[in-house]
Amino acid sequence: MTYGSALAALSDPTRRAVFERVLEAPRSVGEIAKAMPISRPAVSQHLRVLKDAGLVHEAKAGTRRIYSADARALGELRAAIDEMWRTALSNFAETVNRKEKRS
Amino acid sequence: MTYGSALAALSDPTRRAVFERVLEAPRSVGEIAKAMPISRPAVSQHLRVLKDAGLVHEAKAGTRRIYSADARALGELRAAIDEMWRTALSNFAETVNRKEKRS
DNA sequence: CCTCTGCGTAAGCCATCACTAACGTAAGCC
DNA sequence: GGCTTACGTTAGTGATGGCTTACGCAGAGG
Repeated sequence: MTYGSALAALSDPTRRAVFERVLEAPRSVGEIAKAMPISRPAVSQHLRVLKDAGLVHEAKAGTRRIYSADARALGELRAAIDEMWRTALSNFAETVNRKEKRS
Repeated sequence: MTYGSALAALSDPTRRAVFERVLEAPRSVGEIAKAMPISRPAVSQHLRVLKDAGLVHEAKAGTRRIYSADARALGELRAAIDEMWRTALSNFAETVNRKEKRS
């Protein structure tokens, strides 16, 4: 259930916007904050949550810190959602089969 | 961005547990509540959120209400996560390529 | 050494949220 | 018609969370 933290991290729309900016290309904190309606510390805090969830990776570059997306946590989340989706699909097919047998 | 509500709905661990119970098989509210450490109204509220997010479908059966998982919202979420994952992967490959060219 | 830039962090505030307890309601049963 | 079951809904509460403001700190450059 490691994907739980990633799920929680992406549930906030603002934080998801931050993540999508990082997903486009590795960026610094100020660069992200400049393009958003929130303050720079707020971006910092969102990046911290994303980093703790393993969705993002930090790299020092002088005084700046470059954040880039990490595919691993995203891959785990993808696998978990995929399994749920497949379960839902198979259960639905089963229900349809039962209904057809009755008719 | 319809997947946002599904993402938010699944971000809560308790609600995710409720959803997974429904995912196994269609169940009634009381049946779910009996197997969980929270009250029945709490389960009702979680199911309402899941229903509003399109993750779950409601069916009346006498005095009981049977909830079953809906694959559509889950499919949208799956597609969105999948695209993010692919983007992260391709960006990572790009970075590796640039590093190899420099060496 | 001083200053400026680019950050992270702490404190405080306000909104949101998950939960329980109490109440109201429709469907089955006697 | 009462009674019970299986719910949804509301009101209230404690906790969580995102945001800003203020502050502290490392690195680059003169």
